[in-house]
Amino acid sequence: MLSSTAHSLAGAIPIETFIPLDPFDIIIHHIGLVPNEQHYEKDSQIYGEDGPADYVYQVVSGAVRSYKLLSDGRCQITAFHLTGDVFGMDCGAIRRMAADAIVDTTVRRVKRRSLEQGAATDMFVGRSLWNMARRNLEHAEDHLLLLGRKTAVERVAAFLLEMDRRLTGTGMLPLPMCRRDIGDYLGLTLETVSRALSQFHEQGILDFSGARHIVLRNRALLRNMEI
Amino acid sequence: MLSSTAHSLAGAIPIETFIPLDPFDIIIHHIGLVPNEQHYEKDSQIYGEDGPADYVYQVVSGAVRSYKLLSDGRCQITAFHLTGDVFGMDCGAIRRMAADAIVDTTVRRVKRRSLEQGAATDMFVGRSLWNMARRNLEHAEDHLLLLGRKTAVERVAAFLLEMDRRLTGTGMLPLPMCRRDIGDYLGLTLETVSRALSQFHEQGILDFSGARHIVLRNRALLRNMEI
DNA sequence: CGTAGAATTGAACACTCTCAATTAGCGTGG
DNA sequence: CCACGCTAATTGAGAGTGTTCAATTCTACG
Repeated sequence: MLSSTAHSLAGAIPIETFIPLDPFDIIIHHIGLVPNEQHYEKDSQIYGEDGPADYVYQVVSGAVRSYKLLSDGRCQITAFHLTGDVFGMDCGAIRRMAADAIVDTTVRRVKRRSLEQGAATDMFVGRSLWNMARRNLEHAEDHLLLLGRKTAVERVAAFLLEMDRRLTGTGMLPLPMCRRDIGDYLGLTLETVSRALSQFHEQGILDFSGARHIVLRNRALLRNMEI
Repeated sequence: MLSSTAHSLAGAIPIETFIPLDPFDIIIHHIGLVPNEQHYEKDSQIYGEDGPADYVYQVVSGAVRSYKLLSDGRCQITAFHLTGDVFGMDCGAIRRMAADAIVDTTVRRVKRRSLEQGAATDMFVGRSLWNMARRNLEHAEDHLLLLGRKTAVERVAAFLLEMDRRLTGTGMLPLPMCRRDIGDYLGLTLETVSRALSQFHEQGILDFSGARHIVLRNRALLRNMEI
C-alpha cells in the first residue's frame, strides 16, 4: 500500500516504502530517517526540564503530558499528546518543558539535529516544521484565553470538547489522564474539575462509565457552556 | 554602513543596501521585498479577528496589542509588540487574533504570501520564519504557566521584569499601556494590577514618576516575588 | 474479595473580582 | 501659566468563585 503525497519529491522514495499521510512520517521519510521506537511506563519521565533537547518524538500509542513546574511544585500542563502527535520540538538545545508518560506509552523518536539539518537543506521539510510550530502556537494561544479569562465550568467544557475532537469525535471519551492532570492543564484544582464534571452529570450533559470514561450526551449544550 | 550577516547569500544583495541585523529585515531584503509603511493612531485597529491574514507587520515605533475576545467582552491579550517586534504571522488565511495600536504607532508590512513563497523557495527564509514561530511559541508557553498557576503579585512582578528586559533593561519603564491592558495580559482586573503595583511601591521595590512611568528600585526582590 | 489510589463531596477560607467613591494625571484652552 | 475637564488610576468595602483541608465513596486491579 502506497498512499499519495502532496509534495513533488515523492518519487525519490523507494516505491516499496510505506508512506502514511501523517506529516511527521512524511518528513522523516523525506529526510531518510528511521525513527527509534521506545517504551515508557505510566508516570515515567520521557525528558525533564533543562535537560538536553536531543530528540523529537511522536506518540505511537498511549498519552504524554508536557508541563512546566514552579519551585514550590505548582504545575502547568501545556499540552496532552495523543496517538500521532509530535512533541519535544524545542527551539534551543535545552528543554523548556518536561514530558511524562501518562499511561504506558510507546513513542518513536528522531534526532532533533537531523530534523534541523533536514529543514536547512530541504524546503519541504522546513515548511512542514514551520507549519507544525505554528499549529502548536495557535493551540497555546487558544489556551491562553482559556486560562486567563474563562470560568471553571467553561474550562472543563472546553476540555471535554477538545478531547472529544482529538480522541474519537464520537462523544465517547476514554480519558487517559487523572483529575489532577486535567486540573493542571486547566489551571484548576482536581476538586474543581470534579465538581464541574458532577454538575454536567446532574444536568444530563454527560454520563460516566467509570470515572475516566465519559460519554457526552449533549454536545450542543456543552458548546454553549464553553462560550 | 553595512553590517555583516550570518547567512551565505549576503553577497547577492547590492553593497549599497543598508542591512541591519534585525532578522525580519534580513528576511525581507533576502526575498527582495520593500515593506510598506503605515501609521495607526492610538486605539485604532490594525486588523480584526476573522479578517483576512494578508500582511505580516513589524513595529517601527509605538506599541501594539494582540488579543482574543469572548462574546461577552472578556479579553485576553496574548502579546504586546514593541519596536522591532514582528506580529501578524498567522498560520491560515484568517486572523485568529485582533491587533490594535496602543499608542500612535508606525508599522511596516509585507504580504504574507510573499513571505510564504520566500519560505518555500529559500531555505534561509524558511528557517528564519520557523525560528520566529518557535520563539513566539516559547513566549506563549511561559505565559501559560503565569496565567494558570501564578498569583496576582507574581504575575505583575513577571510583567515588570519582562517589560524591563524588552523596553530598556535599565529599570526605567515608560509603559505604553494602561492598567486595563496589563490586566488583560495577565488575566487580572485593572484594580488588582493597581493594588499589586501599590504594594510594590510601599515595599520600596519601585517608584512612580507618573502612573505610566515606573522605576524599578530592587529587581532582585522582584525576581523573588516572581518565583 | 480486599486494598490502595483516585474521585467525590462538604465546609470554611482566601484571593481576586465587582462596584463605588476618590484622587491623580494629562491635554486643552483661556 | 493656570484652570478646567476628562480619562486613568487608586483605594475601599463587600461579594463570589475557586481553593484548601478533611472525610467519604468509588473503582481498578491484584
